[in-house]
Amino acid sequence: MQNGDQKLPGQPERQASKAAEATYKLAEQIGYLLRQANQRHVAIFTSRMNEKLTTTQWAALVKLRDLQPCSQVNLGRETAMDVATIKGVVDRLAKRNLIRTAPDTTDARRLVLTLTEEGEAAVARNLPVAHDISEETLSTLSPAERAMLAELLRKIS
Amino acid sequence: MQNGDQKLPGQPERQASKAAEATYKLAEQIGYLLRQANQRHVAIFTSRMNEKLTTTQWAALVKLRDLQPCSQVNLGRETAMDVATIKGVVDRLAKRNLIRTAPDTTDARRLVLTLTEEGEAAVARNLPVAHDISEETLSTLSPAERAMLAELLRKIS
DNA sequence: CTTTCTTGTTTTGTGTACAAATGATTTCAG
DNA sequence: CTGAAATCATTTGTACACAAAACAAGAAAG
Repeated sequence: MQNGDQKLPGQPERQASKAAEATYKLAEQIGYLLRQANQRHVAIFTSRMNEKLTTTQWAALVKLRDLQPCSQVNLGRETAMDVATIKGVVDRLAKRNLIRTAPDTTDARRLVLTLTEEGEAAVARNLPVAHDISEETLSTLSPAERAMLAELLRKIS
Repeated sequence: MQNGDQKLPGQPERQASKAAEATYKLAEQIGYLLRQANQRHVAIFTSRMNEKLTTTQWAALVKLRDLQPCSQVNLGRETAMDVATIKGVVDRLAKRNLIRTAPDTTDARRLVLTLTEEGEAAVARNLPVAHDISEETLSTLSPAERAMLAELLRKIS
């Protein structure tokens, strides 16, 4: 019930506080803008990607095509996924026979991942779709704006 | 990148995908860039926000301060959260006594939300922190770049 | 007034996302 | 060679995120 917030009398207000309170608008915050933009992209992705693939599943498949054979943790690193997250993604893709998992013969810790035939086909089949999804997400921007957005996002990552 | 979309059934593989296959790099896709940038922001938020508040919980609290009294669904709309998502967020905030919920006397469907004293205090106390978090997220950008990024994100939302 | 439409809430189910802890294995330093 | 450190995988727990369905209550139309 109590807030440990009381200030000593006579002590000056926190300098940043007043200004921040006056200016802080949720809809202008970078976190909110990022979340909104991402939401729209995911919505486009979901409605366009015919097979039931999520953005992260697609990322894992595409990246694995380049890296295979590849350990689970390494695929996670390359797709910016936590170990627990990549495990779930891999498990679901393996259950759908898009990915094959096998123990590494030289390093017993590792789980070696490869695309199945079906997985390779799914990637090849959906590359044009994925391209169109990126295109639609950026459809309101000029080529120069697209390049600028990509650069700015990279700069804050 | 042109995929002249003639999808005749029985055609084995789309040949238009050749160009896309050659160009498609995961790390350059807008979805991946958005996800990465958002991840970094959330990491900054989590490490800086002393009280255990998430980005969405913070969004709900800040927005509710402006809108209260306000129905659950409306708060969800204003913070870009799904009905199921906002319910979870509100439930957790109510359990922590930051939000008060009460049935609407004039519309029995509605759940009226208000901030508790503690909730008001938490918002006031953390506004400077939230400001600093946005600042740190954008710290690698010039003022012009920040404005540009915000505008571009809004344009694709 | 009653049928229909709309709105607000809740629940279920699936899928990220990440912190933290555990255990197994490999590598490395002394 | 051996103990310490690093790496890989798994598990647990919490918290979004959203589709879809179910239900109650208000509003609109006839």
